[in-house]
Amino acid sequence: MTPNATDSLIQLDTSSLVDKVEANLVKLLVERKLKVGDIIPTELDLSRSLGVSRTVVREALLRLRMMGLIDTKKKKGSVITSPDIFGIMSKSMNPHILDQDTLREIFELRLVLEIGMADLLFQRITPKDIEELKEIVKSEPDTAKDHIFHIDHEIIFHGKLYEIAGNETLKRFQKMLLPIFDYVHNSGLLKKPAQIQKFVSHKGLIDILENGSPELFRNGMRNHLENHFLRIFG
Amino acid sequence: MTPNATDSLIQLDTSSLVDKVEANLVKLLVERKLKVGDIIPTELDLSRSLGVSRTVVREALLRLRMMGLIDTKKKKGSVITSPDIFGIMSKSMNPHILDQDTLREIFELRLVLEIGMADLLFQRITPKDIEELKEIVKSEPDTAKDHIFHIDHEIIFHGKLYEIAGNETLKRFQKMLLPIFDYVHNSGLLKKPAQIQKFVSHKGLIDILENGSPELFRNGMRNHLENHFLRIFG
DNA sequence: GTTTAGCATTATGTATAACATAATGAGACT
DNA sequence: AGTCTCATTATGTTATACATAATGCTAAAC
Repeated sequence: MTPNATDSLIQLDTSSLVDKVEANLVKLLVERKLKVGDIIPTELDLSRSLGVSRTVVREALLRLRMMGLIDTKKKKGSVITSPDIFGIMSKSMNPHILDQDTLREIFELRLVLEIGMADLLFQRITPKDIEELKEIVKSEPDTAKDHIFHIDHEIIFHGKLYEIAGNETLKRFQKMLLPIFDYVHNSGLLKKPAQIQKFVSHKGLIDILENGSPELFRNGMRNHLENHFLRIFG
Repeated sequence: MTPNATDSLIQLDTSSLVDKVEANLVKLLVERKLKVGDIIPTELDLSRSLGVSRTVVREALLRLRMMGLIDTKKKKGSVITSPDIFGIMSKSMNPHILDQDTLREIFELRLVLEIGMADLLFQRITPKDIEELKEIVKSEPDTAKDHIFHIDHEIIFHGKLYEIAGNETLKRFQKMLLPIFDYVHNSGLLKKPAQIQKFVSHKGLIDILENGSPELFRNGMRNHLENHFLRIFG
């Protein structure tokens, strides 16, 4: 690179006041090691001690609230909460707003999760879970016969799997992804039409969970999802 | 259930004005099918046509901005943008703020992703990618010898894999998860100490990518990550 | 004629003041 | 002790004014 006239210019601070206050507040939370349930000063107090208007403080607090860092109640002020990282995200998870590429990618993401969580499943599944899964499939129609793709049963069955996996974050993530998945599934977004053949059934997956291994389950689930993969890869 | 006095009560609307305005704006975006780049009315216009104060409109717009739905520039007003669903999330992805359970779950989540993305990898990998992967491992120290866990090399290698997977959403997700993963890895959060043994090496994974199958890769990757799984399951 | 400097315009950013509203808790009353 | 009432308090909302920065027009300069 050749030196030029801009080399010695420093990056100047274009951040707004609200940005600074927001950063300040987050820093405050981290440094003071404030726990969940602790309350933070009132808007007016913050406004005074930071030397900015209440308007600015409010906007900064609003951001923290959207991040799920605080929960603000009337009169009581704002209290620290454990951030719900997906709660925020789910607000912008509107299929009508996301662009097509992102939609397709989210479709893929769900498939990735289902296959990858085998080890969590096997580590945490209980005999009671197996029984519940069997109950779920018992009420399913015979898909091998009528060849209809039942998204409802898919959701119930797979939702239970996420529950068994014992990872709340994963479960919430899934819960957010499913509507998108359904939307993409039903929209004309994927070129290939949906197949109606199921290679490994829900019953088959339960069998593996009961007697198999994570390794077997991954392959089983991959096979179970074959229809969806075909629509992506063709 | 026995009928009681609350049965006939309707759920009353506790949402704030800002909530309503926000919902209104989102609905506007969806119904009008506004594309990326379109501009929306000014704060004052919205304020007038919605019959609320500019403050309320501002707070609602701020929320949309945080969701990544709009980008607001001075003078020009707000323009629609394609929401970056993970960009928003990364703001609250501060290891110091997330509680321990969530941190551990995110740790798990990354492992799930790595194993589950095998099919995407095989579908989209090119000979050039293979070469680049080989270049990456070439500069790695011999982990079999000095038995040291090199998180830096892990990041480079696995980051490349996500790139190959050809899913931007997944890649961004991963990019957000990695610092958390690293943090959890180094913190005393996981009871079990880190092993320093690697069962399937990066070289081994490349071999599979070159000559194997998604099935083989899943198992290989699972084995490669054995150290981390051991720390979770023990 | 093109460029550039300057200025008016405009929409967002910030500040201030006032009032509305709802939750809280203290004190009075039974 | 219980509960009813009311003052208090902190957030929710409105209104207004000014600051600031981006935009585009206009006119001077070449």
